Formats: sequence, structure tokens, C-alpha cells
Amino acid sequence: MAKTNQKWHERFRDRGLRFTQPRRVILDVLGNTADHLSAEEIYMRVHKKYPNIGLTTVYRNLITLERMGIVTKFHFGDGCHRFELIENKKKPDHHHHLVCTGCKRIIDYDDFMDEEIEYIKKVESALSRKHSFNITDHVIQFYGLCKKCKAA
Amino acid sequence: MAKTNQKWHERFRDRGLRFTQPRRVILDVLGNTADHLSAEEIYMRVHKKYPNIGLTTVYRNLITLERMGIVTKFHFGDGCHRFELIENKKKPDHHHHLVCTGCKRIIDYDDFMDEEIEYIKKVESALSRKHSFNITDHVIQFYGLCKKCKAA
DNA sequence: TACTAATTGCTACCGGTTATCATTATTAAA
DNA sequence: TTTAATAATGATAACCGGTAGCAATTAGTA
Repeated sequence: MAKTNQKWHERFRDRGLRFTQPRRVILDVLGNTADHLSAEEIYMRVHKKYPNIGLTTVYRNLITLERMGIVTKFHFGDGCHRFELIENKKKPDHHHHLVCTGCKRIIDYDDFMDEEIEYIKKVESALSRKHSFNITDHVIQFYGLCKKCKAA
Repeated sequence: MAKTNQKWHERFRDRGLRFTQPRRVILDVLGNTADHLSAEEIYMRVHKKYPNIGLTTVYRNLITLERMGIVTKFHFGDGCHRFELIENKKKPDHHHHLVCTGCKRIIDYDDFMDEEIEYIKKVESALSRKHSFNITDHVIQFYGLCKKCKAA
């Protein structure tokens, strides 16, 4: 873990940013869950151990971490943003999301990822050409009802 | 147009709902644009002709129309929801979205739709089976910079 | 160790959206 | 055609996720 912190430290330093306690704690929270936490939820987990860290700081740092390419921000149709640490040992490297509209549970799936990626590449290059776009990102999500919710 | 209204009227009646003036006007606005309007923007267009129709009514009816399967709600990363009439003569039947993160312009594309749909079906059925999900919907969006924005 | 700018934590605020509730209007029935 | 029942509306206030401002703090360098 000290090793990991060293790595983060460098990553911040390289950008002229500081590796502060709130940042360390937020990264720790994100690195130790497979969930898709909202800012509020991250704040609550942070707050439990470090009650002096404020909500604003969490919001601000999530923006910073997103800009640095360390976390990804998602929107799953409930009214808030949710965050994932990109290099997370608790998750598959490349994955997409399957969202239950009933209980809001989110499943990371990595079946077909090779195919999906190949497919995405193909569409991206065609769209780029046709519309003179510089495509940098995509969203692929499936929505539905999980076993429990469709039974209920 | 009278014919169209008749059709809408039945669709509401079949659900025990009423075909009111605000609903007629909102559907008219949505049916006569190829844009992806926010609730606020819809309200403004409605308000221009019918200043007595309130913002709350627009919001409420957009929810109703979505529940009825008449409009679809999207989220493109700016802070609001955007709406499309599903049966819109000004748009391709099946399409996905290409979003410029610079100027926020949204392009409806329907290239590759046959392939995309086939692909989606395949993933859907596999995911459904594996995770006991009842998949009802999906979101596929590409983000990037349009010609103008990448030049600027 | 001292300096200096990045960062923090308040608080107040914002914009999109929703709840409340008395009033109005649509529709089915008489 | 009138009436009765209730769905729907419109105004206001509230809500909620997220942000701006700013004085106080702190990480990292000299």
C-alpha cells in the first residue's frame, strides 16, 4: 500500500499537484470497493474515518481525478454521477455495465469484450471519417430488470 | 394533423388518461423538430405560443410521455435531460448518438444500424441468459470533438 | 525551517427537477 | 346537453446534486 501511495504521489507531482490526505483517502475508498459509488456515498465512507474531510473536497477531487484519467464518471439514470477507479484490482480491466432499473444494481460484465472493442473501433473509425469527428469516448450500457426485480 | 391528434387521443384514452391542450402542444413541439430538446427548451417553445402553460406541466408530461413509450429521455453529459419523440418523421427510425463535447451538438446516425442491432441482440441475449436479466433498453453513444471544435 | 501556492472546509448559492395544493378542464354518464 | 367525478393544471415553494467564493490551512520546495 505504501508502494501504491508512492505511485499516486508521483502521478500528482508530475502535474504540479499535491498528494493530500483527502486525495489519499478518496483513492483508498475507490480502490477498495467494486461498487459504483456516488459522490455522496464516497463522502460518507470518507467521513466515517476522517470526519474532518468535507463534501466539497470530495466533489472537487473527483473532478480532478477524472481529469487526470484516474477515475471515470458514469451516469446510470438515477439522478447522480457515479465513479470508478480505472485501475481497480476488484474489477475486470475492460468492462461495460448492465443496470437494473428496479433495484439500481449495476453489474460489470466483460463477456464479449474483445468483440465489443473490435466492433466499437469499427464504428468509431467510420463515424470519425463520415462526420469529421475526433471520437474520444463512448458509452455502452444495457438496462433491464434483474432476477429478483422481475419476480417481484 | 387532425388524424394524428386522433391517434394520440386514443393512445391516452386507452390508458385512462386525457388528451389535454398542454399534451397536444408538447407533442407538436417534439414532432416538429429534429433537435434534442431539454425540458426547459420545450417549455420555451410551448410558452411562445401558449404562455399560460406552465413549466411544471411540461416536466410532468414528459415523464408521462416517457412512461407511455412515446418519447425517450437521454442524458448527454450536460446537466439536463433531453427528449426525443420516438415516432418522429424528421428522424431516422433507429439511430444512435454522436455527441460533440465542445459545442454539445448531437448527431443522429443510422449508419451500421443493421449491424449494430444484430450485435446488440447477440450481447443482450447472452447477458440475459448469464445474469438472468430481462433487458429492455440500451444506450450507445459516442463522444468526441466535431470538425469545428477540434480546429478551434 | 520558512515560504508560497495549492488545497481545504465553510457557507451560500445555483439550476434542474419535484411536491403541494387549490383550481380548472376533460370525459363518461345521465 | 348538462352534470358529476376525477385527471390534470399552474403557481409557489421546496429539494437535491453539485459549484463558487473566500479565508484558513498545509504540502512541498528553497
